[in-house]
Amino acid sequence: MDKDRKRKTIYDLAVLAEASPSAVSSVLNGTWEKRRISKKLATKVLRIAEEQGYHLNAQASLLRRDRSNIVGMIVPKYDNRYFGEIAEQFEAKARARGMFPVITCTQRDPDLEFEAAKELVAYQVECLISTGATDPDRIAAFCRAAGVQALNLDLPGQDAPSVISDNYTGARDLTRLILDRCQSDLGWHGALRFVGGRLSDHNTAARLRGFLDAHAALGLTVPEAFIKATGYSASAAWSSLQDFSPSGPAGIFVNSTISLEGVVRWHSELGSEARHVRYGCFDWDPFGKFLPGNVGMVEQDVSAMLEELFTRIGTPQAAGAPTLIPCKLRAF
Amino acid sequence: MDKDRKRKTIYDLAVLAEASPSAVSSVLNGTWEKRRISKKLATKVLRIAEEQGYHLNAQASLLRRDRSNIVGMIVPKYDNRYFGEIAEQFEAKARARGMFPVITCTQRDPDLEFEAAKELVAYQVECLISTGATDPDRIAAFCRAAGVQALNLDLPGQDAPSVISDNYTGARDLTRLILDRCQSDLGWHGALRFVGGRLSDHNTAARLRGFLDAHAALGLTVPEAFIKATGYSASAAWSSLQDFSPSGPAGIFVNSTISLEGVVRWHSELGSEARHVRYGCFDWDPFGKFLPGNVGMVEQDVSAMLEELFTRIGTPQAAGAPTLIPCKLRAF
DNA sequence: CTGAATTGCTCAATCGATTGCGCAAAATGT
DNA sequence: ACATTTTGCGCAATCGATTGAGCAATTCAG
Repeated sequence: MDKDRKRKTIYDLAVLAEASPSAVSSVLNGTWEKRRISKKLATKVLRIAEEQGYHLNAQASLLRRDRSNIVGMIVPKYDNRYFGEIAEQFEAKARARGMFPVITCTQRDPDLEFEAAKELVAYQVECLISTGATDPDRIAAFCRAAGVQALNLDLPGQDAPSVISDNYTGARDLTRLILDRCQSDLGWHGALRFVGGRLSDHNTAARLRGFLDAHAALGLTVPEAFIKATGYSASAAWSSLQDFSPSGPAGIFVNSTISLEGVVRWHSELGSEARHVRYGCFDWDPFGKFLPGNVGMVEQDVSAMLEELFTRIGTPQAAGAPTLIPCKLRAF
Repeated sequence: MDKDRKRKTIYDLAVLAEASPSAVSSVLNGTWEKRRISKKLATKVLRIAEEQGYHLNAQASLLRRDRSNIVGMIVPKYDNRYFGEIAEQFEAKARARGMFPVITCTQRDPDLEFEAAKELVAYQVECLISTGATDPDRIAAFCRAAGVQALNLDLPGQDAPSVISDNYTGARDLTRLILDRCQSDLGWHGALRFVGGRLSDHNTAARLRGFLDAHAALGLTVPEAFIKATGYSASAAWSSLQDFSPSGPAGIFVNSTISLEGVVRWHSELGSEARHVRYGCFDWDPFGKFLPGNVGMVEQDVSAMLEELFTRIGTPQAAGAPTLIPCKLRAF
């Protein structure tokens, strides 16, 4: 039918049902009993709506309503299990609470992050969650001005409540595990190298502290040259190891699964020397367990982080210190 | 300020700027030159908007405009690189074309898929892309009724144009690679096993055809018991191999990275027998290259698929045969 | 059989931005 | 000085759904 070219509205249905637009509206949004519409008319309207392929215009509906129920999230990447799980679970938990989740991926680009935040605010999100954002405070400030609740996940900020992993403890435990395995597998006791991330990044800094403290507790000192926080790409991790050709036992703390890709490549290119190398990685991946030399991974507790996050949504609070969620150490 | 509790509107700005709402609107949406608003007033309005933390109400704007520029996509999961890349690139390419992308993840749940499709249509998407949907035709039918363009990605449907990988050729080439490597590495020539996926699924069926044809071309027949398309989970793949303890050379075609997780686990539990096993996987993962026994992976050309998809957006066409995008074989 | 309560529905304002139309004032031409 | 054009802006309708208020018809109480 040619008239199908225009989307149907409640006014179209009202004509067909020989009723008023308000009656149609209340039938369609479920308030018809409260508004004392007869079951007969309700049934008729629903039938006609079905026949006509009617669907709500959310823009019109949201414009009139006082609440949008939309919760927005920005995530940097979908290229690892951690952010993938955050996105999946955020959507699921939001739906379970009757909210409408909208996620957008910002490629670790600060400007895109900010643009995306503005777009989400324009879409009337009631709460905006910045996940792993490079500049969460810029977004929080913008949200404050727009009267939108802001929250930070994974990376903390000063201007909004933050839920993050207990990076320090996770890193300390992982470091200890790698050191132990170097001892038991290789009969070697020495300082590990730290590969990946950026020291300006809160999480990397916290993990480095845990890394160093675990060494100190065992009487080990880490030479400064062992700290190679050269960024978040696989190739950067690989490059940073090009000057390192272990002639004896060695161990590495890898700061993310992306960096792990580079470390594993380096490791595979070592040839027979690879058997003297042990490493572990902060962040989990299902294939990690099967990579030669990998002794364990830290899995961040995404579910717990999001549960904690959702307790904050809808109840604005001051920023305060970040809430720390314990990680799970997976030893292989 | 207390009045900040309500979001600012163009009417608020109009009062502050001593101008009309229409002038304010045209300044803010960039049509002020066309409407012959003086630069002086434009500057003033922009300054006040900035000061007041004004942001557009997209609902109101979209209600009035004739086009939304929103493109919607549903994806089943974010737990592998393939869908992750699809999501990332879809967002990037949509933005580059001035569209607003909205992606939602439906957990391979047919009902959730349909609910999500309805929600996206309510948000006035101009085009809805069903990625890897279990029932794309149901969604396409709904879109048709609502007057929204529908497209399928990754898995084809009858009721909307589809862009998918050339699964047949990719699988045939991968099968050939595994067979070759079994010959060269193990000096063995024999039928492979096929693990993962579901035969009712178009892609699995196409891949199985390629798998069988590659065997036939080399004069090999595959016993029916070698076909273990038992679903999409790692544990199902693992379980399906529990009755298989190779006492000699063996090879496996793995139908997805998720299934690969199960196969690799099985492989790692084989002990010393594992050295006689070779496998390859349809779909790519950065760690795949380093998994013992893995001889190669098929990388689907996400970028090409999406480019093809975007040529379709905005120019509705009949369904027709799926467009096939060649895959890239990565031999290790 | 009359007044009160209930039922079933409609009217009209409203949400915030957009846009065709039109009107004064200023600038320009002659 | 007068006619014409240009500049600068405001008015009011509109998009589609929601909702408080209210009206007529029906049912009920006594």
